[in-house]
This record gives sequence, C-alpha cells and structure tokens, in this order.
Amino acid sequence: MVENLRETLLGGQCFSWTEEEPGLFTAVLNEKVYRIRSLEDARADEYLRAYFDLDYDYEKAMREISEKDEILKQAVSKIGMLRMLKQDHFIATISFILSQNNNIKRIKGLYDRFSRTFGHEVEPGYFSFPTKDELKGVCADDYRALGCGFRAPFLVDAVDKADMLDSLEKMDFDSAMEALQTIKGIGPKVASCILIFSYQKREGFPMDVWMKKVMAEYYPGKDSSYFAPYQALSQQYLFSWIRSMA
DNA sequence: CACCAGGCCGTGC
DNA sequence: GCACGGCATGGT
Repeated sequence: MVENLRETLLGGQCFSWTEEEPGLFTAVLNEKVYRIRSLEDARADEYLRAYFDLDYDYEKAMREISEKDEILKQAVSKIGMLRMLKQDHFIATISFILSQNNNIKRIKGLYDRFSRTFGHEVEPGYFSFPTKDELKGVCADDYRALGCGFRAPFLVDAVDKADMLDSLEKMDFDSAMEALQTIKGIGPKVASCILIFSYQKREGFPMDVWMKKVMAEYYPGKDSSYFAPYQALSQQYLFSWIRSMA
C-alpha cells in the first residue's frame, strides 16, 4: 500500500513538519534539522526509526481495519498508509493544548512562533521547539503575545506539571488519561491525542468536531470499542477521510 | 455580520 | 451526572 507521508506529517497529528518544496519535508527534532522525501531516508536514523513507528506492522493493521466495514475500507483505500508518530512527550502536550478550538494551520503557526521565540537555533534559520526548561518562567501574558489567547494559563500549568510526563509511559491507558487531565486545558480529546501521538497508546479515540460528524452519520449508537483493537488508527483514517471530503 | 476550527472550564441544575 | 455559555484568534 502507498505510504502517505504527507498526510502522516501534515494531517494534524504533529505540527513540526513543513513541506519546503513538493515532496520535501523538513522538521527540527532531536536537536537536528531533518529533511526527508521518503521513509527510506529515516531508516538509518535511530531517532526517526522510533518516531515513525517502523517496527509496527501497518500492512496488517490496514488489512484488518479494511475488513471491518465498507466505510473503513473506503477510507483506507483512499488515504493509503498512515502512521502514528511517536513524538516527544512535552512537545505533544503543548501542541495539543494549543489545538483546542483551533485549526491545524493556526496551530502550526503557533508552534513555529513558540520555536522562534522560546526555542533555540540548531541551524541558521531553523529553531527547535522549546524544552520545558526554556519555558520555565514564561508567563501567561508572554503566551498571549504569541496569539495563544485563552489557552495561555493552560500552558503555564502544563509547564509546571511537565515533570510527570515521562512517568505516563508505563501507565495503562485509563490511568494515563486521568493523569493528563489534571493539567488545565487537557480534557478527554486532547489527552487521547497526546497518548496516541506521543505514547503510542493505540486504544485512544479522540472525538473532535470532525469525528463527531463521522460517528453521527456513519456509526450511530457505536463508540470506540467497535474499532478495537485498532481504535486509534481507525480514528485517524476516519478523521483524514472526512476532512478529505470537505 | 455570521460561523468555524483536532475543546475545555466554570456554573447551574 | 449532563447542558450550556464563554472563550482568543484568524480564516471564510
């Protein structure tokens, strides 16, 4: 099946990548500038191998998701191979707090301003997203000045509590959901995005405004358990699919 | 002018 | 427990 790197990188599960020219994706991660055109460029790099979840059997998952029903079959066939990225915990947490009641383009803009304003330059013109230490001492008004709006105090709280993030790795899904939601501005949707796209907890099923439409129209009366054991990947297919029709 | 975007918080019942 | 209004910002 055709790898859909563009949808994986630009489709809303992360906000780090820019398509600098057609087919060339660039991001600052792991203290370097990565420039890739395909996953072949990622295989040699240890960080990217984990980041792109290369050890997971996506062919098998896609096959089984397609067999679930006709809608999913259509979605998988149209979208191609989607991966679930394993992002840095802190970056994902801040990113998805920024995502609430927001759109992907504007989230990306905020992410870039975070990097330029609070992060550090790893190559001329290329800035890393700030670490939690770089955001210690940043106040709500500083975040508002970037355009974060009502999310500003949530970001302060997240930085305060960021030390707990690594400990979620070994928690089960429900405990990790609960722990994340002690941070202001993190509810069930944002928490499940963080757990999927940074912790690879594949039972997450984020319900944003797009998914509410999908569920109401195509899966009335059903919930995430219908998609087990591929809740997260099925959700991502339905999300990309419904957005591709808009 | 309205309404929307990978929602959540605070309040009221 | 659930329903509802409010919320910063920028785009359509």
